[in-house]
Amino acid sequence: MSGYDESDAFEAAIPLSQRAMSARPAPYLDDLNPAQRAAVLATDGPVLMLAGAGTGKTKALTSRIVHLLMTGKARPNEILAVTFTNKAAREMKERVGRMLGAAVEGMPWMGTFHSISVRILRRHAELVGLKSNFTILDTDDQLRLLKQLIVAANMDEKRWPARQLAGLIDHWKNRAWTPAKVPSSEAAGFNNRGTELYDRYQERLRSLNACDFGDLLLHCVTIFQTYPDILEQYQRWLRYIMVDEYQDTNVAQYLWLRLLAQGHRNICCVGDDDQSIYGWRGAEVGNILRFEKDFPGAEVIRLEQNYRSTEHILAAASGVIEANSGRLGKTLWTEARGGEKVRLIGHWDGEEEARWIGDEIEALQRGTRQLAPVSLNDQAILVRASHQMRAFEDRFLTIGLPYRVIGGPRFYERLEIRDAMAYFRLAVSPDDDLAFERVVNTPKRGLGDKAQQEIQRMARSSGVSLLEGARELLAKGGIGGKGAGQLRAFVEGIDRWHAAVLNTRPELADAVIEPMLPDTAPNRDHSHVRLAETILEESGYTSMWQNDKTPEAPGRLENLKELVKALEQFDGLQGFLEHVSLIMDNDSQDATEKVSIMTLHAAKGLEFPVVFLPGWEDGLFPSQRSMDESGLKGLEEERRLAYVGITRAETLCTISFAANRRVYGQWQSQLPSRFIDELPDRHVDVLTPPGLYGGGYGAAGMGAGFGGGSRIEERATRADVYNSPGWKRLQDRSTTRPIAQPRESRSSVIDLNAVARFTEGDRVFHQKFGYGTVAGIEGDKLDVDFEKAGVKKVVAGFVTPATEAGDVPF
DNA sequence: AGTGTGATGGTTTTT
DNA sequence: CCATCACACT
Repeated sequence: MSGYDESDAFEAAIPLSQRAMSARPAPYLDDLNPAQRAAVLATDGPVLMLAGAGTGKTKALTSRIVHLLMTGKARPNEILAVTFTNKAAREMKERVGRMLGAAVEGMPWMGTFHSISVRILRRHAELVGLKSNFTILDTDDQLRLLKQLIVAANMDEKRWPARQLAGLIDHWKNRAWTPAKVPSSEAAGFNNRGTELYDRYQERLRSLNACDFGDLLLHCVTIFQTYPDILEQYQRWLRYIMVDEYQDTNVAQYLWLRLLAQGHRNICCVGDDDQSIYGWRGAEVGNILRFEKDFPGAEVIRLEQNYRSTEHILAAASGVIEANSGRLGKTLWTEARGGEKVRLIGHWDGEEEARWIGDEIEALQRGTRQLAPVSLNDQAILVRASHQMRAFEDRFLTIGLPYRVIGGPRFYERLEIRDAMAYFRLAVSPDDDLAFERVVNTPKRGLGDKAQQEIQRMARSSGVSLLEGARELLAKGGIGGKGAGQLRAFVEGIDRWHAAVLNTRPELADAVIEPMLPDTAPNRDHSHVRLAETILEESGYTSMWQNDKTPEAPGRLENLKELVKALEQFDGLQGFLEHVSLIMDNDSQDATEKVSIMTLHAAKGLEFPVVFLPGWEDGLFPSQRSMDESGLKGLEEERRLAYVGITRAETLCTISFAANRRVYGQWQSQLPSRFIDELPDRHVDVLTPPGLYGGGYGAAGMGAGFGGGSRIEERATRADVYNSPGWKRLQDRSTTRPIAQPRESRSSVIDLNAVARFTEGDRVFHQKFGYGTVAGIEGDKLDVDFEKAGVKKVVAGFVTPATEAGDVPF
């Protein structure tokens, strides 16, 4: 089945006009720095582009593509440019298009690993036991399937949750292990039945003519490895290969790339080992670290000039990342001078931290300081774990500060969207059992577990799909009175919709659906849009939500409307289904400006003038779990996360931590993150809430200053803080109010020099834990045996010496 | 078939 | 503490 006709997708590519090539020598080279230019010009042979944060990586990459096209080294259809996210792919496309001054109509091989794999797989599906119109399972379908298998295997689905199995299988697929290839050392997982279930799962997928995300890559690799002639074709066609975010590739992706690159060996991998933060989902930093071994003679080009951040921000980031071992090594530098140092501030607890940051954001927005007003759109809060967002959301809601959370549930992951999609899937391929299962009783049709089991049984015994099973069941009268009518209506509905789909797109009658080119001309008559509406109407799905009086119902209807609207850009329902998971972005661009709240992971690749990095506390960041599970490797990945966080900031970066945080409902004393100790002194401003008691500092033991790592403690004496330029500047600028307005004042001020004052046996007082005795001293941290709370490790700055009278010193 | 209750466990996430 | 989910109840 090697009958790939070279003339279809490839010919669709429109070669660049000769005019464009001869216009000017190479304007795209003009505004590149030497390293970038080298990366652009090193077209042949393997190249590793080590591009630090903010060094113009995308610019170099896109210029490289433009260069290849303009010099005629490659036609648009001969360049394979792979990214991880659709967003990145889209951006690359747009930028290349802009540079060329024309739409990049024909770069069929620019996309994500997954979308390109789908394209390839559709061609050769039969080689791995699929039909070319296979469906791609989402996580939900996948879990349901696995659960069925677990139950079928007579296992307790509680002790052996589908989620875990899904994770295991995903892990294996990331390593490009088919069931047969899973090493025996790994097979012990999941009650010793992991591989067995994996095998059954694959079997089931095949019978469903379906694939999960991991399969897209894995099947391609299998095909390449098994059919050298097919691999050769691709190797021949794809003369130039470029990979973005190479540090994030997993083994399967690595194999995929290596196989394809073995032809011309013109592979350019762009990445930054310091920004590898996806080890936990299978990314192998090793891929980038051993690039030169994999591709002997590789040219390594370092992009180190940063155009994004101030020198202080860069220095702070560098200071942190230097603590990692085994780096390829790279030092960011900038021509920019000056700017504010990275600010560091400690808070009493998480709420206080959120309050302070909220105030700070508002102050920056108003421009109360000499700084020009900063739009909310230009400010972001980057957290380690999404549950940290809550404190900010709560706070911002109460003060009416508009915010947006990035990276919430995706549009197409929402319940109503997936339900609607299941209906569309049934209309396109009525035998889609997973879709059938999903919506057969949504809206409620009186078809509960019992009825569904009957359908399942019938279908299985006749070896047909659920829809056909249901039909048979109806014919035989094997179903009770009330459900029968409803089921009949459902079945007839599917028939009707399917007929309508065929009518709209007659070519669908063929078993083989040609892969769509991304930019196919939209279907002008919009008949499929009307059909979609009809389906949702007739199925009763729309009215289900109309009759729903829960507060989220209107939003869901809104989303459905959006879904239907999105259809307009497509040629037909099936094209939509194919691409929906690829294009649907929830980038609802709102006109109102908003602060962004997101995880550090979600922030990779983004930049903001003002960045807040809260929650730098050991256990939270670095995450305890990472360290427990992956030891030093985990810690180093956390550190890279810190590096990513800091380097998101352009002009102002504020790191903060809280002394107390509620973790699972329990108040916990927190220690400042070890990463704080790694921030280089010279580039950090230790901020101090001005405090109501600047004067009473010593006596009260709760004056200005705050706890930090030991090094901070040494440098940030009160005098240092108050005399620091940053502090003075802030004071001078504080026309309306000081930098922080401590509302729960006394608790918000923490002493940094406190440790020196304590010795073992001292009686101390802690705001949240009450009275206790110092049991041990470790750097700036004290072990305190609290009367009520037991032994806790606390930062010295957060406790005060208890007076003889035992009174609270305020 | 739909609602209520107790047990459970609880980073990071794209495709 | 709080969300989620399986199970049991009506």
